[in-house]
Amino acid sequence: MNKPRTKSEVKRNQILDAATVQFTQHGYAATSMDLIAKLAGVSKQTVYSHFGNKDELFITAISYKCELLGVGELLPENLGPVEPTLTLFAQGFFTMITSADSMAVHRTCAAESLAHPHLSRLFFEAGPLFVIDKLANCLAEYHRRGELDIEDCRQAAIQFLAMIKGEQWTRLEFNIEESLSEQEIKHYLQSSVRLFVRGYQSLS
Amino acid sequence: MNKPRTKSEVKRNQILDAATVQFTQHGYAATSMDLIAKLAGVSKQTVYSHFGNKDELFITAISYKCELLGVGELLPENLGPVEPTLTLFAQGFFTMITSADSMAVHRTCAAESLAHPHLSRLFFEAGPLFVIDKLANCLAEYHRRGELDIEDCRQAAIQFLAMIKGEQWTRLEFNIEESLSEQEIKHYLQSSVRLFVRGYQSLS
DNA sequence: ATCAAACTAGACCGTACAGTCCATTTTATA
DNA sequence: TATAAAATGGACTGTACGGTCTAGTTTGAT
Repeated sequence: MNKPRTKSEVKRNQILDAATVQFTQHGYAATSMDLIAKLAGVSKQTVYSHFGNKDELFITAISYKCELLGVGELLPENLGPVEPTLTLFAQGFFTMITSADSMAVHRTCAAESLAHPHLSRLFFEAGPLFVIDKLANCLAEYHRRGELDIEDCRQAAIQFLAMIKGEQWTRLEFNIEESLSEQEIKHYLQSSVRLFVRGYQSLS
Repeated sequence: MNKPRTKSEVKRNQILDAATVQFTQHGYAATSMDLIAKLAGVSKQTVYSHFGNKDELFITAISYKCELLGVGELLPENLGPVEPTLTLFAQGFFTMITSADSMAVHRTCAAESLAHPHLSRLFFEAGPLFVIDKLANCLAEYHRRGELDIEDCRQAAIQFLAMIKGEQWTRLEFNIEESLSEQEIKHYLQSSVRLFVRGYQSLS
């Protein structure tokens, strides 16, 4: 985060903050420029002089939010033994993707993917693709060490990540009241890691 | 499909058809009642006398579409050998969930899940939950036969289905131009089935 | 102190849309 | 054929919103 130097930049940030909250929380259509201006404590004209139109503000806000969600720090540099490491990663990844913020951004980007393909691509690359690559590298390392026997690491990464999302994520996506319990989730994650490791274990 | 008896029912169906197409294709907000009336070849008033308001028509239309998508016929009654059967199922399931119609309904329901939780629940139960149960039963049968060693069949079903969705589904969700090739997808599905079977094979 | 850039408040425009009203016509039924 | 129900179409209301305009005020650098 760059510190704002001029008063104008302060205003800009206020607008961006308000817009980010509104857009991620309520989506594109349901967010009005009037409301953003009001919440930012700023006149409507100021909004329009900083961001040319609603689309521009929308894309800027969501991109900004994507940065904030930063998915980078999920995997350790030095990989320990396979199963505990993957379990820890699975828990971290799951927690992150099921967070309210993450769900909100995902929902908004997916909803606007037809009207704003540029935006949804941005999210797709910063999110899913990024994590897939990270995990794929990690799996490649385990393969090199002979701890896992994986032909296509990228595929394996996708399989792993897809499994981790599982049912709970879909429940959240559809805003279903009843969640799975902590217990169930933990059990599910462990089971998934075990399935993955057994499926890809080296038969030596 | 009940055959319409009166002219009134014909009109009703025309409206429902038009609404279904529009709502699934363009979502809730982007679909206007005027357009539906026009496309149905019917006056606006007629729309309102058949369906009280936009919400009611929306929910009716999407429910109707869910029926049409019918996910029931994916698994055979008599289960053959594990791997080929699961592979066939995986292909069928994948084809179905990545169809344009299925994606459109999913997108719309997810997008409206905050404003219309009732609707998204409906979809969730008719879609994901329904398939999970079906597959879980099938896996239980394999477990009984001793061909797979699965502790929690429901979990296993979720893992399987989640994997099958994989990357391609997410690409479609975000309306990403470049798709994976037929070849890549086929390979991915096979690999996923193999991972699943290896992970849950009976060690006898 | 000066002057330009940035900001403000709020009126304003055009458009789109949900939903209503109504006078007229069509359709179904008895 | 008479009559009630259903449908028509188009005008109308009210509201919400994106975006512009303007006249006046604040801020910041020189």
